Amino acid sequence: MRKIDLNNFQVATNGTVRDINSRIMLNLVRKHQPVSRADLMRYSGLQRSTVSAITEQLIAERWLKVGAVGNLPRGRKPTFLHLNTERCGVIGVDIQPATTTLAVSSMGSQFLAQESMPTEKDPAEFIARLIRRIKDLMRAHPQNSYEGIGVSLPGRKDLPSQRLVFAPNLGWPEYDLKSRLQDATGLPVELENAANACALSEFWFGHLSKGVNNLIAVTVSDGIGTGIILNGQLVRGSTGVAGEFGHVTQMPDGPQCRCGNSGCWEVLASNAAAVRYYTELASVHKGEVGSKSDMAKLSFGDILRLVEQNDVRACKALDQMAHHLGAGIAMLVTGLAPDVVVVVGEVTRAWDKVGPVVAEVVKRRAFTHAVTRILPTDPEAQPRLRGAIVLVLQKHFGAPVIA
Amino acid sequence: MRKIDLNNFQVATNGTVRDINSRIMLNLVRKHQPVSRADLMRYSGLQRSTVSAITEQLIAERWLKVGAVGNLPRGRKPTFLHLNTERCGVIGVDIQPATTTLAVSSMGSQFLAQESMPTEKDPAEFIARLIRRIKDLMRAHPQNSYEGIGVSLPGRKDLPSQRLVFAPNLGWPEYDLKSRLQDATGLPVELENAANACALSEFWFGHLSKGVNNLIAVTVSDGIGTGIILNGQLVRGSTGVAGEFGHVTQMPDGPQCRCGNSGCWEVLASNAAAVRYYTELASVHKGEVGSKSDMAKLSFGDILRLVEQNDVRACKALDQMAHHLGAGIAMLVTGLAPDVVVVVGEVTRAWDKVGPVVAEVVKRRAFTHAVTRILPTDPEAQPRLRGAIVLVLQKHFGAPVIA
DNA sequence: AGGATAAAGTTCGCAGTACGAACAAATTCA
DNA sequence: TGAATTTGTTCGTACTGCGAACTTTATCCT
Repeated sequence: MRKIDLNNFQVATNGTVRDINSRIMLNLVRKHQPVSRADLMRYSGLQRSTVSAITEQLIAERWLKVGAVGNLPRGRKPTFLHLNTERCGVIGVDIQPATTTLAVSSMGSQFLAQESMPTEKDPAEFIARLIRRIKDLMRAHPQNSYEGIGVSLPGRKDLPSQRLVFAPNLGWPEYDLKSRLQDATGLPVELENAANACALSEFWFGHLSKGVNNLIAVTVSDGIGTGIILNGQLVRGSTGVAGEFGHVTQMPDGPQCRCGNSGCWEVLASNAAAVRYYTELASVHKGEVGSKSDMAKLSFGDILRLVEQNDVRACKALDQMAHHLGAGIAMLVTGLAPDVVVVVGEVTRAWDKVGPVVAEVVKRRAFTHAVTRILPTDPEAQPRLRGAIVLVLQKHFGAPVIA
Repeated sequence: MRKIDLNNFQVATNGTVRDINSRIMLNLVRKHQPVSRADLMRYSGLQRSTVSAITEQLIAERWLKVGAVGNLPRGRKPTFLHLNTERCGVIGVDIQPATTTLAVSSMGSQFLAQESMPTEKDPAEFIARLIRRIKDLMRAHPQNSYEGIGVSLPGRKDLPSQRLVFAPNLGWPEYDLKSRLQDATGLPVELENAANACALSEFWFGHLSKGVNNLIAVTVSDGIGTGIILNGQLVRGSTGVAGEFGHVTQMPDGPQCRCGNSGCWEVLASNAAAVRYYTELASVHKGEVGSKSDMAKLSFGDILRLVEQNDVRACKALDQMAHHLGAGIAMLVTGLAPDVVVVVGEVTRAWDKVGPVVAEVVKRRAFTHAVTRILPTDPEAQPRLRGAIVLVLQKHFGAPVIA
């Protein structure tokens, strides 16, 4: 039960009732389509007449469309309803330190087109180029309307001002990306941290079992990010910066982290950590110092390749990384008892090796009565990009803001 | 924005609108009382006529009562409205390992009576006694109605079954406390973990500044518990067991914890930890082994007394405890970016010494852009007991469950 | 004194909504 | 051909908030 925030509440009007019920209807169609009005009546518990009225309105607004006629053993045949995926398009943008990917998606979140471009060091120049690409994409894929632009960022936005305030990997200063994009395209723009986007993507599109309301996404790359969904909604914290569990101290006298502290989770369990473990193991083994410079060029992808070839040192390094990954996830499981933890990143490619280690460490270290599933994501699913699209679709499919 | 949970949703009816608006009204009166209908119109943004209709209904239902007539420089004088605190009573129960406190509260959460009784090892026998005490209290303080019984527990309840499943400090087995109390008294019963109760108490009654929607309560006694409120509501996790941050590993090869792991936050920062630090410091200093048995009798209260007398070793022990308390709070601040962290427990009595250390550690270790305030609670406020009462009042003052 | 002004609170018709019963439509089966 | 069954629509009712007009109760100014 939520406390009503008297500094920011919304009274109900007559229209509120329809708003609530038509969103429920939209979600029921999304889940069960193709579906008849009679079934919607049964799923929702609303009256037949009410379902008719709501669907009529949604069809008029082009959210739904009528489809084929179904078959039943007896009685009048039902007419099926579907989401009208052609109703509108959504632009998703996934900004990463090196590459930016942008995509046009239909309302049903099918990608219609997708392309990439290099991310630049100068935000102003980059945004100008991005805007041109977005406009070209929209021209190339004309839709009845575009609902908005969702952007996944390797950084943080300030909640009240919506400005990008922290993006160390991009090297950008504080920048008002949102207004810039909005003014140039005339579309509503939603920014979100990449880990949060991944969490949203899995929460809305993941093949999860029934009744998942608490989900944490752990993104593993050169750093570690966490996107936290509790009670069915994203946790953004006081100024939108919640989710920096990657910088929680796990080993007080561990290696130095770029954040200034030592022994952060991300310094122990990120891709960079695996590379470091490999380097350490190699130099110890060879007893050489000169070899270190060769190692400097190693990437995490190289480690994974070596693991595939059953390289002992690479396997050991990956094992160490997996151990620390598990330790951090144990913290999340102990503290927040989510239904699901999804792991995002290249590391999932070696999940047959990493998964068991993580599971074992979590089982041993997590103190909980909950049964949390730990799942790797399918890298093909492009969680950041899909999450960016959820940012826009959420406005129509999410629960209305009440009281 | 919340995703609609299709496994557990609620459609809106005409009555939903009134439900939403009258709860808003109730909260506005609670905040601004005494307040006129005209002011409520301005606070809420509803029409004058709507405010009149809603207040009329709330007065008829005895939630509100009309009070004195106000004064204005011009025009008709307003009639003030108040919460009708005599409308109903609430029973709050705070079960702790040694002592159980129970209280009768008015709707305005004023304690009308309060008494204590020993907590027993056998739950069945204890509950029988508790029920007698509750019935006596209700007889001694007749109210128009009793709205329910809220119970704060040093343990965990399973969310689906609502059974008490984990209470190591009580030594009780799994037990269906809720049904037992409910059947005996005929009143609705709400159970909640003690740390969660503290969080609720501070969230609803604390003297916080505007717009706090994310709050974490850290209870420090022989263990450490955390009650987490994010997005304005309690985080219970998948089966109601969220909040065990006390058992997150902070020092992988630290002292053994009763949970089976080593170096848990609570084994480093609880009252018991301070006693252990003192004992260690003392034995190192004296170089004696025999003194340890004397030390075994020391309580945390003794440490606090010694600190007041500026005992060097006690101060050092408390300082160590404060350091670790800060480290754990830094984890919470980094990961969840709450607006406020409230600390509950005897340790707040020495907050002039502990607070600065905690603040320093959090400042140094927490990686965040949020400004989280760390506040000690007033022990006089009886947060567990007040939180138990919130459990019942919440049902009427909380936001309605929609979609 | 008496009218103008101002503010609080009430009344009433309207529009939007869900409900629920009755009805129309479409189909199968005996 | 008609009964049974299921889908979908129509229509009157009740509830709700809106908004304008109205009543009530004050003070201020002429």
